[in-house]
Amino acid sequence: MSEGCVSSRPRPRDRIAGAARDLFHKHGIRGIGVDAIAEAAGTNKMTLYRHFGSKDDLIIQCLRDVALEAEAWWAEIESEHPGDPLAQLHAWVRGGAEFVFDDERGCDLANAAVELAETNHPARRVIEEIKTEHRNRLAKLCAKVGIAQADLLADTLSLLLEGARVSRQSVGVEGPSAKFVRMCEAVIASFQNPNLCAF
Amino acid sequence: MSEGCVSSRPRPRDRIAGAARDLFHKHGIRGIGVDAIAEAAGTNKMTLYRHFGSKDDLIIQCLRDVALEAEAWWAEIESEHPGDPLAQLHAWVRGGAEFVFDDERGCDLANAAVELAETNHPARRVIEEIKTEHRNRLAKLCAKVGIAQADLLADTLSLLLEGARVSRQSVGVEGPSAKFVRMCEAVIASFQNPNLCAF
DNA sequence: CCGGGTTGATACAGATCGGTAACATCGAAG
DNA sequence: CTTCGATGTTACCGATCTGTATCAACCCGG
Repeated sequence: MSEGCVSSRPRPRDRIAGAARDLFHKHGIRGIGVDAIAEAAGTNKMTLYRHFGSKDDLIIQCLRDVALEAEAWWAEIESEHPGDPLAQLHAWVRGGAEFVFDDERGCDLANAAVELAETNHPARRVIEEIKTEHRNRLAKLCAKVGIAQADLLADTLSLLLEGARVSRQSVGVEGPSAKFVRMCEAVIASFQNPNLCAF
Repeated sequence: MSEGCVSSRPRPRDRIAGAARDLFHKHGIRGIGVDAIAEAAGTNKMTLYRHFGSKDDLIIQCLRDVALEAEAWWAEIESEHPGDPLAQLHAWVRGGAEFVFDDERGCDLANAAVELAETNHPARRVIEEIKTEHRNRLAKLCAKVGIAQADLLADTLSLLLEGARVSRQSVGVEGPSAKFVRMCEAVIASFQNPNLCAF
């Protein structure tokens, strides 16, 4: 297999997937056509359809790539604070804040669920699967921290992040999302004091 | 003006606006066409375009109608617990839970912001305006309750609701959204005890 | 050099979309 | 009854969309 060439142009398939992710993210799934994706990838529609049988297939591939990137993010968090779950949890908050503030278009998975309203759309299973895994991972981290109600803390943080990313699209960065970090830290601190915790 | 007839069929304009809200909500703004809206309203596309100059105009009208319904919701909350801000706040939480659990498609305003990705789309100004007013209203209520950090509590509750409604679309009702009420109540209780409050 | 898989280019099909023109019809007010 | 505005009907335009067919060019291993 062509493993030797390193600095060359990626193969059409990867260029297409990359361009699709970028354009889906910027304009929304229904806001961009396969023609524009192929052109942005420096190829044409025919090649796109030779690698991905349909636009839906391409969408699903992009969502899976999002999941891969999220896994890399988790790995980065763990490698930066090895054996220190609490530091990892705070790194999760800081990383989430970067998502909120450095990107005005929110979460691709959540956006896709909004755009693909049909409950039978094949992408919906993928979205739910990825989001659920993300949730479980956060809950496991909270448990490692020693939080008594780890699942509840994980779900609270999940909703805060999800809400911050979607609120930023409607109200802007100056809206409720601005205080995302502060809220998360307070919630974590609250869960760490079981005696005083109101949850 | 025709104020007398009460039990008759609404005029085409209102039927169109109602059908549009329903179909936009179910299928998304980009997922439904003006033809289908006109047909669902028991009229035709020509009449639609005589009342609303464009699909964008119709979208904006629907968003404004959403705002009207939200105002009615606020009025209901206040009328059910007159002079009791804390009860009103708890009623807000229960009402928000109804939005989360009784409707699988989330907030029309947030969804529209996701679907209309172009930052210059005329609907975006409307969305931001309505969401901001909603936020201010909740903050004012928190202040009336006597919360010290009223704005922060309002923003936290806002993010929890926004997150719960969007998370429900990706992960389902069994996901993090399931504990929405519990989270809100705990956050409120936490803010009511300034000494113990971690926020 | 040769042969086969990959890619590029172009044209097209079929459907749907937002939006408009033209004309028939109806209903109520005068 | 007549008149006029609101509505219904039909056909259409141009653009865009997903997806395909066809054929030429290319690159790389043998």
